[in-house]
Amino acid sequence: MARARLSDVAAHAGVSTATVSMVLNGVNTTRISPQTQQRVREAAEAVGYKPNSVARSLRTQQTRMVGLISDTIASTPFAGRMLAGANDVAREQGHLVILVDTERDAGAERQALHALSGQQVDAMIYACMWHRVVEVPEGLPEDAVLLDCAPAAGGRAAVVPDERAGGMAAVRELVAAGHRRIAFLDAEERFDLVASRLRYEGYLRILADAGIEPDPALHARAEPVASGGREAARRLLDLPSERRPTAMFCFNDRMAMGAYAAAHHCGLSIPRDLSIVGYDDQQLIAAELDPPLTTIALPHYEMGRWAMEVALGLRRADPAVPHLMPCPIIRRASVGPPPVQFGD
Amino acid sequence: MARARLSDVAAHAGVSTATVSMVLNGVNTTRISPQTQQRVREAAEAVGYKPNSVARSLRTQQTRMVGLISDTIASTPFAGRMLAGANDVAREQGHLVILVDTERDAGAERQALHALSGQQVDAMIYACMWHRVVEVPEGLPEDAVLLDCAPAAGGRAAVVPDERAGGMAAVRELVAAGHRRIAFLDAEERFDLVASRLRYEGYLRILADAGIEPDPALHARAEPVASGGREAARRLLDLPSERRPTAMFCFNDRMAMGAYAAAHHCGLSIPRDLSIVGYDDQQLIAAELDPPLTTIALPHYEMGRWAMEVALGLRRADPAVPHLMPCPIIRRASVGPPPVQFGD
DNA sequence: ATGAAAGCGCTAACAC
DNA sequence: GTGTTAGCGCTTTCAT
Repeated sequence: MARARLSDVAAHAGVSTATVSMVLNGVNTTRISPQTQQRVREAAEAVGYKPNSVARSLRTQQTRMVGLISDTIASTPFAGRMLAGANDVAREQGHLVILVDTERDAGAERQALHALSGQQVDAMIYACMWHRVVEVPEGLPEDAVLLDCAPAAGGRAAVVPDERAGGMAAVRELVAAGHRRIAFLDAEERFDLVASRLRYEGYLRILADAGIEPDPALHARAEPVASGGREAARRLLDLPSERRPTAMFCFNDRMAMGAYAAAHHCGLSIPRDLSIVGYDDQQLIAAELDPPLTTIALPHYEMGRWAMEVALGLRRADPAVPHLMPCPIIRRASVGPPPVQFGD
Repeated sequence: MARARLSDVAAHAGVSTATVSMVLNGVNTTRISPQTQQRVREAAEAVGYKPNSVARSLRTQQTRMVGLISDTIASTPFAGRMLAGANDVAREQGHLVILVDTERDAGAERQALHALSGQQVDAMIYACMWHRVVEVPEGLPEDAVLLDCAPAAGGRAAVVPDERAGGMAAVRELVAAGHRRIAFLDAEERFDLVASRLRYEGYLRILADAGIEPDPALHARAEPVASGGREAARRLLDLPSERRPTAMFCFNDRMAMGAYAAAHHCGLSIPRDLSIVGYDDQQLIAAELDPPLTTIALPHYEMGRWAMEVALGLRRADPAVPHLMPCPIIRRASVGPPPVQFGD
C-alpha cells in the first residue's frame, strides 16, 4: 500500500488539502472549527498519514537539516562527544544532522560542500577532530560555524577549547598543593600543535603569578604518546634531587600514562613522591589509571552544542574571534603535596 | 543573487529544461547533438548552476540518503570507526548519511524513525555501540540493517563481531607460545555481555583442542575496567606457583591494562614472566602500553562498511543469521614463551 | 534532435 | 471557516 498523502487525508475527512495542512501544522488554527480539526486528525490517524519532508522542504525552502563536515570521525575517540553535543541540540530543535567525513582531502571536501549545498541544508558546521588553525575550504558558506578549529583568516564563528586557561588551571592546582618545581611534559614542536603553545603559556603564566622562576630544564618535550611521556619523565627524574621536579603537568593523558610508568620504574609513588596532572580527560583511560588521574577536560560535548546553537541561530557569535570554551579541571587522585625534603 | 535553476540554464542556452536535464544527467545523451550539449554545459557553468537535490528527490522518489540510528555515539571511543566505515561506502556510492542518536530512549527512537521515514531515506541502519541482542524498535523498516547487534527475534540482516573466533585466536596464540596454564580475566556476569559468553566459549574450545583441562580457578571475573583487571590478576598471581597462570587472556584492553599493573606490582615482567592478550585493540591505548599489547581487534570499521553495503543493496545478507565479522589478532609484544620452571 | 507539459507532495496567498 | 490554486525545481513521457 502506497504511503498516504495529504490529499488522501483530505478526501477521507471531506475537506481540502489546505485545511488539512493547516490543522496538522497548527497554523491559522483559530479560524478552523474544532469539529473540522477533530475530523482531520482522525482522518490522518485513520489513513496512517506521515508527512513527506522532502515535499515540504521543496515548498518551504528549508530542510531542517544541518550539514556537519568533519575531517576525520574515525581517528580520535573524542569525536563522538562533539557529535553528541551537536546532535543533541539539533534534535531539541527538530533538526537532523547529515554527517560527512572528508578525511582531510580537499577533493572530498569540495564534493561534500557540493552535496550538502545541493541538499539545501539550513546550516553548516565544519569540525576538526583536534584543535587546529585551518584554511577554510573554498565554498564554505559565510555563516558556517567552525568547531574545534580557528579560521586562519579570521572572520568566522568558531569555537575552540580555552587551552591557555586549561594550562593555568592545571598548574594552579599543582602550585596550590605546594609544588615549586613543576615540569611541563610538552609535545615536540614538530607536531605544531596549537594546544601545545597555549598550554605552555598557561604554565608560564601561573609560574610567574606564583613567583616561580621557570627552569628551562623542566620544559621537556617528546612525542605526545605514552612512550614519549615515559622517556621525558625518566629524563626529568634523573635530574639531581635539588632540581628534580616534584610535579609534572603533561600535555595529554597518554603522556601522563607514560609518566606513571616512569615513576613506578623509579620506585616513586603517585601522588606521594610525584604529582601528575594530565590533559584531555580521555575516556576509558584517565579515570582508570592507578591512581586515577587528575586532568583537564576538553569540552567536546559543550563545543558541539555551542556550534550547533550558533548554526541554528539560537545564539550569536562574534566572528572576529573564536569563542573560548572553558576546560574544567577534573580532580582525581594524582595530586598531593610535594614530598618533604631536607632544605624545605 | 538567487541560486540558478534549471530553467535559468535553459534560458541561457536557448533550449528547454528537458534538454538541460538530460545532458546534465547524461541521460538519452545520444539523441542530443554534441553542439547543444556543449552549449548547455557552458551555460550551466556560466550561471553557476548547482542541482537542487530536494526537488530531484521529490521527483525521483529517492533521496540518496541513508539514516543511521545509533543508541549512543558519545559513550564509546569505538563509535567513530563504525561511522567511518558506513560513511565511506555511502560516499563511494554517492549517498549521504543522516545520523540520529537516540541515547537508548524509546521515545527518541520512535521520533527518529519518524523523522527519517519522513525524510524518505533510501535505507536505514540501526547501530549499537557495543555488541548486544536487541529488541528491534517498532516501526523499523523490514530492510533496515542492524550493526553491532543481533535482533532478539531474528529475521533481520545484522552484523556482529565473531567473538567466539576472537577468543579462540587469543588463546591459540598463547597455546602456540607454549602456555598451558592460561587464565581468562572475564567480565562479571551481572554485566550480561554477549561478548563475555562467546569469548569464554572460544577460550574453552581451544583449551580442549590443546588437551588442556580447564582450571575453574583460572576463570576470574571482575568489573571489565582497569581496576577490575588489576584485582583479578592480583588474585591469580597469588595462587601457589604450580597453579599460577603463565598467561592471561583479558576480556578487554582495559582489564589487560590492570593486569599489567598487577604484574608490575608483583615484580613480574611482561612477557618474560607473564604473557597477556587483550581484546578490543582500543585506540590510543593498546599500542601504547609497555610492552605494546597483543590483542584482538574489534572490526568496527569493517562492520560499518558491511552494514552500509547491504543497506545499499551492494551485497546480500542472510536475514536468518547475523553475519560474523572476523576479529583479527594484532600481534605486539606482550606474548612470549612461559617462564622456565622446575618440573617443566 | 528537441520541446511541452504533467506531475512528485506540500504550503500559503487569495478567494469566497 | 474553508476551498482554489499556483507554484517550490526537477524528471520524464509523449509529441513533433
